[in-house]
Amino acid sequence: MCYKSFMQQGTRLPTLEDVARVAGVSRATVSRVINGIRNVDPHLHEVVWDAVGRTGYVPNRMARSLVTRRTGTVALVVSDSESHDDDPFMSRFFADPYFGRVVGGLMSVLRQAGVQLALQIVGTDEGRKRLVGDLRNGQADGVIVLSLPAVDALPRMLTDGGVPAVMIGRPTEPVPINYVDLANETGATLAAEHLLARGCQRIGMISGPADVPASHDRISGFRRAMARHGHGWVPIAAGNFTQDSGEAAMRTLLTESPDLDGLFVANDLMAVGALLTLREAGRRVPDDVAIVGFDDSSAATAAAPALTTVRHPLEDMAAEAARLLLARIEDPEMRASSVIYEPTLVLRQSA
Amino acid sequence: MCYKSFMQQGTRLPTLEDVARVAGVSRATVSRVINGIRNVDPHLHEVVWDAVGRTGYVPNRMARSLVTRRTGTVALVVSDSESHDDDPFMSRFFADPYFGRVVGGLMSVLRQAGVQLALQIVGTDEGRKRLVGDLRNGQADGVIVLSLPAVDALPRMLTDGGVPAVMIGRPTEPVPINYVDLANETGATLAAEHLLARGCQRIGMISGPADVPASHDRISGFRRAMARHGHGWVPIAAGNFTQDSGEAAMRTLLTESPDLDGLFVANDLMAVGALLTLREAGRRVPDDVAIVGFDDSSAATAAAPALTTVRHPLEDMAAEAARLLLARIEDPEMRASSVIYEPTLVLRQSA
DNA sequence: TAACACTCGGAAAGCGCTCTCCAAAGGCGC
DNA sequence: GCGCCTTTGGAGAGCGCTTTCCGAGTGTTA
Repeated sequence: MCYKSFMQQGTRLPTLEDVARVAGVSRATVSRVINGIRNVDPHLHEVVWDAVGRTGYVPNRMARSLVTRRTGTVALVVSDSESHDDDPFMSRFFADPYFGRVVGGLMSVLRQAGVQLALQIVGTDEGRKRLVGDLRNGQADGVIVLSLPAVDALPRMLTDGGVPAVMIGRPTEPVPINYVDLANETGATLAAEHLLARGCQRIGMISGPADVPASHDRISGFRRAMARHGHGWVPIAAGNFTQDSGEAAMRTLLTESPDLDGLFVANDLMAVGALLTLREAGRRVPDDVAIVGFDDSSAATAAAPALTTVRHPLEDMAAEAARLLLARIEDPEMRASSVIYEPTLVLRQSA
Repeated sequence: MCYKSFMQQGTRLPTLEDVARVAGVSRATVSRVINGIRNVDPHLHEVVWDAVGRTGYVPNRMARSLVTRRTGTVALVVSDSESHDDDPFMSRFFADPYFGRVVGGLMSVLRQAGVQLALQIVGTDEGRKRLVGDLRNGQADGVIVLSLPAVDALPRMLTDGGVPAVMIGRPTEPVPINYVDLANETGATLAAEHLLARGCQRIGMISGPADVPASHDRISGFRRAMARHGHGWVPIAAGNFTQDSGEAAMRTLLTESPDLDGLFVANDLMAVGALLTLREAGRRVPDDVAIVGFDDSSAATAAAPALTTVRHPLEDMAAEAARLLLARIEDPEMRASSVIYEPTLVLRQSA
């Protein structure tokens, strides 16, 4: 029963039992040593670790989870609406810097905690129900929720089921769930006031879908700020956060309000689209029309001219979400709390 | 024992045992019905499903995995080198469209197969060893490997351990492992010939790190193609696939060869950086210098001018990797195979 | 009607681990 | 030297599920 043999693929892997036999103690003792529980005679301690090394033993997580009810896994669930159940949309979603930034932020925290991230997509209510069932069964210790649809039953189902969960972005309807969010209204205000301060007179906006919270807040924040400065009405065209939709929205905005000289776009990707349309239309940025984007994603610096944009500290937010979740998993009594981040304006060339 | 009670968080979840009791049969029968095994009396079949519905039963995956040795999970492991063990690099990696495209491609296949994806990062040899141990223990049914370092022991460890694995991008050293890859040399050739056909006389290249296979192949392919057309020597500056490094590389290239009129960049992100530097230097693209990028990522269409680029069908490749892995998991006897994709040139404004 | 081949459901043995109980051993004061 | 408390290791009962092995019941044929 040597180390080498355990590295070969055919061989049965060593179990606690095997280690116990090699060390000449009982299973229980090996388990205690490995989990560092109670005082075990230092001598035995050493003997056991030696046996572990010799056998090449690796604890079986499945078996351990079965009894401890802990998996060392956190799920990142992307809750999508049924209408988007087809691939193309999801592909676009994953390719969006948004997704990567969230994953990066989460991993920075989870990795150090030795927790792995499992990706889950649910697109139907059936799927949501199954997911919550699996989660309650201990499939994962907790879940980070990225909710895309305007109305989503998932947050409620999760809290009802007692599943530790943290949302990125607030839920549409009030639900006693942990979440981290950005002060979207403030961000929109920042953009509006910058455009105004710059001397723009006819300012428009390209928004996201009006029914998702983040998007809604950016619209209302922008409207409110503009109104405060005497602009009771502003032209708004809606997109869906993709570059293509930004191009299209810019076209409609341009035909509706040809004299535009300032523009706030609800995310950088759409702003890049707008930039393209504008260039096509022969408008110079920022001279003819000044643009402020939103997110400060990689698209902002890649754009020409580089985008002045509202910084959305997604990585930090995701990291905080992970910390919140870990804390909640540790302490089930923890009450729902939320953390709101303040956006800042990043000045570049576009405005 | 009603449905509602099982949805409350305090309550113990129903087990097979509970369902059996409600249905008035044995655990074994319920298990058979649920897994659709053997002929069970249609009547009982119905009774059991009814009991499942009434109790709100969800099978416990952990317990099931423990005995079936199947988890319904595939791991996406990002194998990084120790030197990059700090967060910043990883964050950048996740934000890169590359990562998102791979995840999107994988999920499109895995999702339909009802398999979940677990994200794992390993940065040390210690970590790699633990990972392989966990994997052999059935932590996941198989693994998709994204290997970043120039020399990486992981592929070998995986095959030695008998862990079903598929790499995205060929391994540095020959290892009997499944992989999907792009004909990088061909891609570079496509770029070189397009630049040449366009009439460029002094063509340079911005490459990635010379020691990683994909990058290496793009360099050698480019060099070879240029040599075939009488350009025995081409100026090359290396970056590391980030936009910043592209800007820097462009600057050095510009000082070394100020008369450049054509440029091949090993990925779009760096091409965008090059574009920025070029603009700063007052060179027009494509009039003064024509640029061909690589990847056809979202950065290519976002750039101004939009990038002519070599299309890297990453989503398709990742999807194929997932299919290959699933097949390998189904059939352990399957021998290592690889699929090489042919790149194509996408014409836009930059060249 | 008896013998046989089938079909179908149940009992029970694990999968690999944790952890509660319990017994044995050692240390202490009186 | 004896009883009592503390430390330490082992036995064993599960965690929730699958699956083999059997026995009972049913239908079929000689």
